[in-house]
Amino acid sequence: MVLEGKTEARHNHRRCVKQALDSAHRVCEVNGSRLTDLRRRVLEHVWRGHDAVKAYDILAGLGEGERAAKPPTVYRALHFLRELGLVHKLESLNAFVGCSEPMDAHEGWFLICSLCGTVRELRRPSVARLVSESAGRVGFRVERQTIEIHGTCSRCQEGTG
Amino acid sequence: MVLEGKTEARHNHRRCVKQALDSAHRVCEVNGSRLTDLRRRVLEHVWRGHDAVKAYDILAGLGEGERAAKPPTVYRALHFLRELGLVHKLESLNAFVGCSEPMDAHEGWFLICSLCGTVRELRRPSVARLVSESAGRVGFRVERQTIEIHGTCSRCQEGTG
DNA sequence: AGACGTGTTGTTATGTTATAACATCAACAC
DNA sequence: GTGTTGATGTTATAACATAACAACACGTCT
Repeated sequence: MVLEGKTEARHNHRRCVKQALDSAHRVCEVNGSRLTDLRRRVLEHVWRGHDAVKAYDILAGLGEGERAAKPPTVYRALHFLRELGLVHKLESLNAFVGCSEPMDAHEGWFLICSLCGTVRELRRPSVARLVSESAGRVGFRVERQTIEIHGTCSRCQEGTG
Repeated sequence: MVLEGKTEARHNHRRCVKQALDSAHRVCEVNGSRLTDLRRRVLEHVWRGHDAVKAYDILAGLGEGERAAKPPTVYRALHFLRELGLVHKLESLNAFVGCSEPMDAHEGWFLICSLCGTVRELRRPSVARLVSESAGRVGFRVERQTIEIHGTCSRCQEGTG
């Protein structure tokens, strides 16, 4: 979705990846979980850019031909990473995106650009709060929120104008 | 998910179905679209209750053995119904639910009970507005919102207490 | 070292969700 | 009744995901 070049154009993405991996190491340490080689590689694939990544793309990235990985391998690693908050699933895309701030528990929500595919996670709590409030008004107790907003990011709007 | 009996216990569901079909006829008339026999049957299956319905369950409901329907049949009908706002897709469930007020264009959002499966659509515009506002603050232009809240509905909370 | 337990990964098979592409059919207009 | 259009049927396959069991790696206890 996002061209590598596009993503690279405005920032040094290697820093994003490094930060993500550092976070991952820290989170695992705290939780007593193991960031194995496989899991790290999957996380790196998720962080290939700022767009959402398909499970089967990760799969393809893990090895080819004889030594190709099988789906459960990827889905297990993604499951592990999601549990630790290192990766989120975007339900409306059947795809996965890295979380830049896995440490603070949060009800994240997502802005997804239809043009370049870039996903931006927002943590503005007012939305989560308003949702919980509105739900509460009809007696509903909220456990999990899936909020995914599709539209056009600022950069792509510039291009169009 | 929802037992038929459970749904029936507190209201006459036939009224809901009738209202949905009436709406559908009206919407189609307005749009110059045809509510064919197939489409009507699919819509009826979607309205078998107030929980979300899987495409392949509808498929199974349409016929068995020799004359079994094939997937495209159902997905096409669902596509048609969604375009008219008669049916919504719940991305977090890969399932479909009928819309009780298809006439007024709206950014609906959904409360999904994890226990009984009942889906309730809310149209409180404050949430949609706040989301658009928050998005706008980072230069993002909203086109489509997917807001699906999982939790426990009031009736199921009573049962638990 | 060897035996054990636990968690991770590999492997096979299959289940579930969804669409592409083309054939046929039904309804209407002329 | 012929042509046009939209709806449905049919075949095949793509895309997404998990169950179940086998093998392996690693720590630990003796």
